[in-house]
Amino acid sequence: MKDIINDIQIAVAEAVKEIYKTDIAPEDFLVNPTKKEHQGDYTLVTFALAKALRQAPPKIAADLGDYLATARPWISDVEVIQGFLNISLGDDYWSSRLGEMKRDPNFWKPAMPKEKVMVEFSSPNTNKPLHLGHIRNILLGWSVSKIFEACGHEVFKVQIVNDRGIAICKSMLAWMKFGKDQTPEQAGRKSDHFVGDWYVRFETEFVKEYTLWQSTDEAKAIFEKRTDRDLDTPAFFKSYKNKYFNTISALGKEARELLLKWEAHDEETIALWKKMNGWVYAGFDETYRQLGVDFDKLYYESETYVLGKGIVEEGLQKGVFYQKNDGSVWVDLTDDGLDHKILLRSDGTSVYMTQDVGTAQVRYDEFGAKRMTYVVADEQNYHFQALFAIMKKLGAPYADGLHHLSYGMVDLPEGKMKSREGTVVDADDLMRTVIDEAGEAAAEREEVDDDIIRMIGMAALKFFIIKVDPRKRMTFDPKASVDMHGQTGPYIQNAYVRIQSILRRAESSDSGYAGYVVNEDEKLLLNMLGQSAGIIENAARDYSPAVIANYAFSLAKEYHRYYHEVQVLKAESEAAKNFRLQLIETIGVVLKNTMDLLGIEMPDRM
RNA sequence: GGCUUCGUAGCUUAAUGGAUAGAGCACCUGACUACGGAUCAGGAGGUUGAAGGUUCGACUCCUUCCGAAGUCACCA
Repeated sequence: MKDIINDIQIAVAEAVKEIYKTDIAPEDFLVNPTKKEHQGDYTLVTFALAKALRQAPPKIAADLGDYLATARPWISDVEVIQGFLNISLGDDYWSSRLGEMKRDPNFWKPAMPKEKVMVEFSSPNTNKPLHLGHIRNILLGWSVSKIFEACGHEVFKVQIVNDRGIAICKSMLAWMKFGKDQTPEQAGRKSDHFVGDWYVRFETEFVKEYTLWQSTDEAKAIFEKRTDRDLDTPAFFKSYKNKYFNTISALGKEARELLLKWEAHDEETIALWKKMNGWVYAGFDETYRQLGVDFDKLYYESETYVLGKGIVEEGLQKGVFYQKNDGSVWVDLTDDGLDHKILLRSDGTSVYMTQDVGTAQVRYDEFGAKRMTYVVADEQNYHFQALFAIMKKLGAPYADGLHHLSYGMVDLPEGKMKSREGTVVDADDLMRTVIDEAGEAAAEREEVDDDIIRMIGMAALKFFIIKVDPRKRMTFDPKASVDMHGQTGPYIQNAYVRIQSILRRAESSDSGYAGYVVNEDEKLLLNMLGQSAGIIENAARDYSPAVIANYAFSLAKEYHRYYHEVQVLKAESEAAKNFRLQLIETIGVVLKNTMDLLGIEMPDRM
């Protein structure tokens, strides 16, 4: 179904051809909904046409207005204000729009050429449970996937799990030393949190060890030899911590030895590693289930970290990369405004970039998606710029389809959220909190079942996060996130619930609404419903679910207003009642479908 | 220092280069014998960080500056 603006644009283009004998494309000029303070439904902005037609904008508006008002029966009235042509549409046109939406169940979404699209999101580490930052990531990734699906694409949702390295070894070591073969069940702890607890325990023990060491003669000697004389004792030991871990620490040594054993495929170590990661995955699955998301394929760094070496060798042969005397392999990205980037260390081992190059290729081989979106925080902007530049240099057929959906950090009101500062907001805790809050709000009303309370709480949380433009850093206000009034998920759910409540009470009637004169509020609503497909297209183009969140909110707001303005079941005529029932049902369809793109469920009652 | 992103009401934010910058929260007034008040109507609150420039028209584009964040590892 074409939207109204498109209809008008075509009519205008035809009028231009008729009057000025000039060809102009319908999308080369602007048609907007008319501002409330002016007469009319849609406004043609004629300034863009002025150059091509070599006429003054008001003249163009007048000419086109005269022509359209007589030649197009569905245009009932026109008015010229300076360079703006305000166009009013006839009643028949408006009510026929509603019928078209009824007939086409897909009217709300765009029809685009099908493409294969891959979206990578979440991508956690296995040593800690998911937190607020992951939630933003996951909601964005999930929503973008749903949006692409709505556009008609075939979407593959993947995540890459960082399951290797020193971090998980710390958890393993702490568990071996202090865990006494305990299991999550015995500890009564969600299994990913259980593993995270051992990571924290390791850090605690390490800090204890480090603090004790600081009063030894060895430490004092090192402090005296410091190069930066400005550092006082606490500042020096803060900066020395990493060095201490890698050189002197007994715990550090044990952890590094464990990593070496893992790399040597030591049987016992691998078994423990599998056991602990298994606990983590079971915990993650539960969190994902509560968030309402899933994946088509998981990649593990323990498998992918060896990838890419072959491609780098090839690139070296082709002269895309170069080798330094020490044997390390580099790429020169200065043409792209970047620096030189290393791809293979002098000992021949791979770096992060090598792995990403390899993983991209493997995924392309597996899925054949020429578009891949990486949902990763903006601290990695530079990395992805470099990665995409490298893929282009290598001539990968999918290089132009690579996209980094970069999003800003989530701040807490107190300051930056970092796990080491202990202000991390745990994903499971957060979800529990918002659902509890929804339960309390519901208790003041009437009893509602747990599933609906869950939907309401999750809607509050998800909408709060997703309504913000991904690029922007956002401040997470715990109090505002559980708010159910105003610009929130529950507000939109409430609009839907009101619609369903009316529809439940309505007796079916087939008498139709022929001859019904659509009022201004209804025109506005029909207009908004017609925009749905275009909005989704924009959201896909900009990789921005926030666009849809804002649209759904506006539509719900307009509906709430309408609800107070008119009676549906006790409408002034049978035609009015039928028209309005049809209208609000359609609003309900669009609300439910657009909110689904954000991963938000719509209850029938609340 | 180079590069990237962001700066809009007290707070959180919206606005393909189009008409008088639109909302929500908080604050103040009103509207329930209800198609569900998790709602609605109204009030107050803005030099869109600053200054130039381009344009018929700039929150939007360009330049310079100010402020915030990130990044510029043989870390991931």
